[in-house]
Amino acid sequence: MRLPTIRDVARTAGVSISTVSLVLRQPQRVSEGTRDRVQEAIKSLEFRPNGTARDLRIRKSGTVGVFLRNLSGPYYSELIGGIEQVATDLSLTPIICGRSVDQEQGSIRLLRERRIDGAIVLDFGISLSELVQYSGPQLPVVVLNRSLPAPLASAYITGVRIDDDGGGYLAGKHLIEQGFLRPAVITGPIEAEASQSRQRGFFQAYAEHGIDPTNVPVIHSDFTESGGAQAMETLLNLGGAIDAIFSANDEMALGVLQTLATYGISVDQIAVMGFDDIPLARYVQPPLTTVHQPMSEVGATAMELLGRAMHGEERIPPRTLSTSLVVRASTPSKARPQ
Amino acid sequence: MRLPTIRDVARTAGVSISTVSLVLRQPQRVSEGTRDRVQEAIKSLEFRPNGTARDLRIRKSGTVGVFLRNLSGPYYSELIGGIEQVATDLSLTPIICGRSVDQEQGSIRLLRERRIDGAIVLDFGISLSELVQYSGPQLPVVVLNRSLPAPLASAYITGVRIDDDGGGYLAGKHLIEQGFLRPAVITGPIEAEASQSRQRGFFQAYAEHGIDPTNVPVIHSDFTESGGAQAMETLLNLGGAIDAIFSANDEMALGVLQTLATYGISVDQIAVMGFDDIPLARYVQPPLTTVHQPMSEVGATAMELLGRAMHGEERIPPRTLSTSLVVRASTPSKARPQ
DNA sequence: GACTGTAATCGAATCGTTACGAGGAGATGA
DNA sequence: TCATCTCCTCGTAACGATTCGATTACAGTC
Repeated sequence: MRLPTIRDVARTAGVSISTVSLVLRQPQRVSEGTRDRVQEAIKSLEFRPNGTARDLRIRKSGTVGVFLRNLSGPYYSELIGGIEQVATDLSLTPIICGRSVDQEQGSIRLLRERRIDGAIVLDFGISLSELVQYSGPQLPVVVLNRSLPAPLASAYITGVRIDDDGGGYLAGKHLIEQGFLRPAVITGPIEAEASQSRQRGFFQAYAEHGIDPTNVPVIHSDFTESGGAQAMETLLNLGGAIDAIFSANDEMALGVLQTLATYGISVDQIAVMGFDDIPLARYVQPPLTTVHQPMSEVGATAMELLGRAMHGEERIPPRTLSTSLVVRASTPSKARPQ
Repeated sequence: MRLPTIRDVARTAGVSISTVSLVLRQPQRVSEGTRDRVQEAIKSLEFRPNGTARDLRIRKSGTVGVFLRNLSGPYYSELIGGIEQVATDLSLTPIICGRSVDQEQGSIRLLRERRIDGAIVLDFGISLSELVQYSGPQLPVVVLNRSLPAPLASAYITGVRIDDDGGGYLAGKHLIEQGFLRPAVITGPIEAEASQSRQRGFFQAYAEHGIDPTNVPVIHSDFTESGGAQAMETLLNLGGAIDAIFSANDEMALGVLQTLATYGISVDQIAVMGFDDIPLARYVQPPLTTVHQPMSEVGATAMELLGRAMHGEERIPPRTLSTSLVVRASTPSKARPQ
């Protein structure tokens, strides 16, 4: 018992395969009588065209892949929302792929085997050289939150990122204005460029204010809540006199708040700043001051660039979107000026 | 300039197409010399097999679709985590599809056009009759959080759901034990079975305790935070003497807490319970008492059942997973007994 | 030396569509 | 009446892989 094919439809409608195909694609080009007969046959057989065969023939799938590191995390919801909105306008179906644990047969094979027409890649487990290899005129790629080498390695790769440097700078400036002059930094893994940039911008703000950033303690963590909590412990055990924490993302900042709470330290003693502005940031106690990333806009922009690339545009210049400061209660102004 | 095909590889290696294919699939069955030559040709041409062609021929894609209503919401992260874990073991690639705004060309076409080998469906915008139509031995479906008609409409559909009735009952019992005897309920849209069941279980607990649930005010809302806030306003304006709110999900409960806060009403006066145990529930002030759904387990179970169905097992009985109570600060015990 | 068995390789059909060029039937105009 | 033009419809060759039965080469056996 096989599913009916276009051939079966043709037979029961008493027409040729080509005519059925034409009814499927451009009904107005078929005479009314024939069209009705074919459509009836389609209905009675419950025929549904085989997408794979179609894809093979027209060398397109109408599908773009979105590659994320992990699908969890509030971080991605908005991003995907932005992508979906634009994708709908372009008549494209985005499919979200989680991390490829296994290089050989993880979701990355959708990319390698050209089962998709375009890709938006956030997962930084997929290297740029890999992407250069897989990308091409038939499969352009938009990379998120990565710096791209100045002369693009491939004419079919571009990127969208947020201004991490600028965001870090905003954070630094805010803490300085609030009177915190002895900050510490909790950053992400070394290979995460984003947190590097955030730290750089942060340091620049302090440097401009005449404070040498080389004395600022820096702990490398892993972007998770528990990682942040642990990093804060480490900082406390170090025993330096710090009055503020800049965490390279919100999740770690949550961990920091927890550790501070268990030690009975309030944000008047040690202020806390995050980065990302995840939904939770508004809800924790105290609400977290942070740097807002326009994730939805990032998604929409990425999809827009991808759409253009899929229409043949080459060497599209990368975009950088700017961040904004969101002041909440975790960075209260220091009462007595020094 | 076309991408190289298996034919090109065959030509440069001086062998037949079949041999190249054999090298690709079962290298050990090809003599060493030939194998080396072919592999070298593959490398030099940067040949990558076309997945679509392969799919067409072997009538499989190694891909399962996961259909969610919207990708946002903390709710789904864990679910997807559970699915991915099991999928990896089964050598399957899950792809996540957002809501199909447009029936004709949204992500649902992956289902209709059989571009996937199986589906896990949460999006309740996809009707059961549609699923019955699309499902089959080559494309089984697992439905999440829906009640299925007793004799399954299709041998290739099964389901995983949580015990909403039981969860509602747990909530009711807890509120009763804490001394809240005048509750109100904020529930979801009528078509959402889950919230109906939760309400039913909740009522049962009160009925067993001798309180007639028909007097309990019920407001239908939309599962969103703002919807919950508004529903709470409505309840307050109604002016009845209520001492507790049972919200059919956590997000609405957050809205309830907000409204109560703006009116200066504490949870000692009106207690609040949610349902789902989203990550945020732990962080709001006061932390929200709620009913925990084992989402990760739901995902893993769904994927497990789907895997079995894809191996040919028919009429797999649906599963129901149980919930558990998570007591936090939003339902303090009523000090003075009546 | 003829026969059998095995391993390596190949040719051709097939999966289910799309799309191009050609053919046939009427209609139109000279 | 014949040539020309439309409008429908059809046959057939792709698309790029897999797969099965056939063929060849060569070693081993009696």
